[in-house]
Amino acid sequence: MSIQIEKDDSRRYSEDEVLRQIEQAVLDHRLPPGTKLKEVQLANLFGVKRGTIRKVLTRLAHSRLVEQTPNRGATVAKPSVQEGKDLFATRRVLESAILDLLIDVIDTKMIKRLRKMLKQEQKAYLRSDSEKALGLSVDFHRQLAAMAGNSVLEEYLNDIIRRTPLVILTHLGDDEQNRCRNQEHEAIVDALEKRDRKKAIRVMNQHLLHIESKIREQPEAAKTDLASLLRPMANGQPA
Amino acid sequence: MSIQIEKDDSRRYSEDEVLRQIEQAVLDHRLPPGTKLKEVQLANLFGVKRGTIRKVLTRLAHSRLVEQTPNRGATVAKPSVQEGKDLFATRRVLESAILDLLIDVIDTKMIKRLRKMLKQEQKAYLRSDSEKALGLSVDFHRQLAAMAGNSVLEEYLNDIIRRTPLVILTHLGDDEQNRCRNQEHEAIVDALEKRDRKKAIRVMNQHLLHIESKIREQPEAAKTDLASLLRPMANGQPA
DNA sequence: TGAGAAATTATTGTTAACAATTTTAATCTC
DNA sequence: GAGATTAAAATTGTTAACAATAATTTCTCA
Repeated sequence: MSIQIEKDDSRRYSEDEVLRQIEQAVLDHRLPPGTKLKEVQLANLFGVKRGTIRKVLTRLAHSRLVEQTPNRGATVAKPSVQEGKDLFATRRVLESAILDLLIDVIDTKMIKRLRKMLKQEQKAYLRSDSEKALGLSVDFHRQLAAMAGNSVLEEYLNDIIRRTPLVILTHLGDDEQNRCRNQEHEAIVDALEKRDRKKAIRVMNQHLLHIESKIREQPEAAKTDLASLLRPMANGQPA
Repeated sequence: MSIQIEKDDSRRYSEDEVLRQIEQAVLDHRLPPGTKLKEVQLANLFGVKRGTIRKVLTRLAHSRLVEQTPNRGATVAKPSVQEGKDLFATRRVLESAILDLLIDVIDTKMIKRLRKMLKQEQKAYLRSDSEKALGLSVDFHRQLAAMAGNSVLEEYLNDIIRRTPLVILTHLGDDEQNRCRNQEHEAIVDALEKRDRKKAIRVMNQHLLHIESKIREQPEAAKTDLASLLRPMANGQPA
């Protein structure tokens, strides 16, 4: 029942900080899709007024991280299978474009920076700190986007990155199997270093397809279907 | 001084309708970048409460159509030259991806639909109805996105389309020269019909680059520079 | 004049109280 | 005790009044 969000009792958060905290919670897989987000609960949690939470929820809804239904409040979004597939397909487009730009501007300093990040990621992975590893893996993709030097492309990729965990958790589950593979990240940096455009893009696409291909309708305990199946329901509808 | 926005005196607009009206005004080049958006003024104009306008402005700011500065209100966004370039570069990426998908699914019915739209566009253009022509030109790009069948890609392209007029008006001016050329739209449909992927994408890129290449820092009447140049200002600053 | 201070007005930001709605719980009926 | 009915509680939605800030005007005095 208790949503795990960082809470420093003494501090008062600003609207933007609250927003970022919630986004981060989604990124960290701490806030599962479908979770009810009650206004007063969140207001107390962050020590802000309800109006602040209200605005934050509206903003989050706008970037499709939460779903709002009139008079029924907000929940963490649960993307459909189709939306999940579309999201990943679009992500491939953007990440490819980013590598395409990056190849032309990357220098040894950037390579070094990326290698360093990979090492950290690897370390976190080896000591089974999967929370840290997940964060660093996300940072890797973000870093590529930042280095490519197109702010709009970066903005849209960040948008997609924030939405990705919802797709994974909804349709694949919170499993190590469904995360970025460190070795593939390395292969991307290798290709970048050699300025092998085709290969960098190919590896990135495989990397994403590896997760993407597993997205499909899950059984999910038959949901409401069971109820409707068990109900005999004569022939006409009872007026 | 009077911003031209559709106003039906008898009607009360919903939040979403107000949002759409403003977005449409930007698309139609009726709302120039830098325009101050005062809350009470807009509230009266649409016959809604100030709170509604407030939410709309926040949402518009989130999609970068307006800029908000604390305590100083909102203005229609004025993208920088760099942002304009990045926006167009990203637009090329998305429109290319859309055509790439579309080639695989397009059928004669869709082609027919597109041809019909082109004819209308052409007609509006010939009778010098440039407002209508502009709208239909936007619709063409939107239609391609919708037909490609990827909702996320479509969503992001629509985002970019909404922001494009701000770039054009800020850095190119409201000139026929800076609009889509009907004949290029036709060439795209021709290539689609022949399922010539490479050509469709090439024409689209040229089409966009045609406008994009003109984006550069404008002189813009020297702005405040003039004042600072004319002021003699002895040597030390007057304490 | 006109530079600067003070007062006025306009505009944005915040809040708490209330209204409307939905959800939950309790009660009733058969 | 299942199912419907009503009552209570919880939750979301709206509003108007007030506070804080910025922009404008007026005033003052050299």
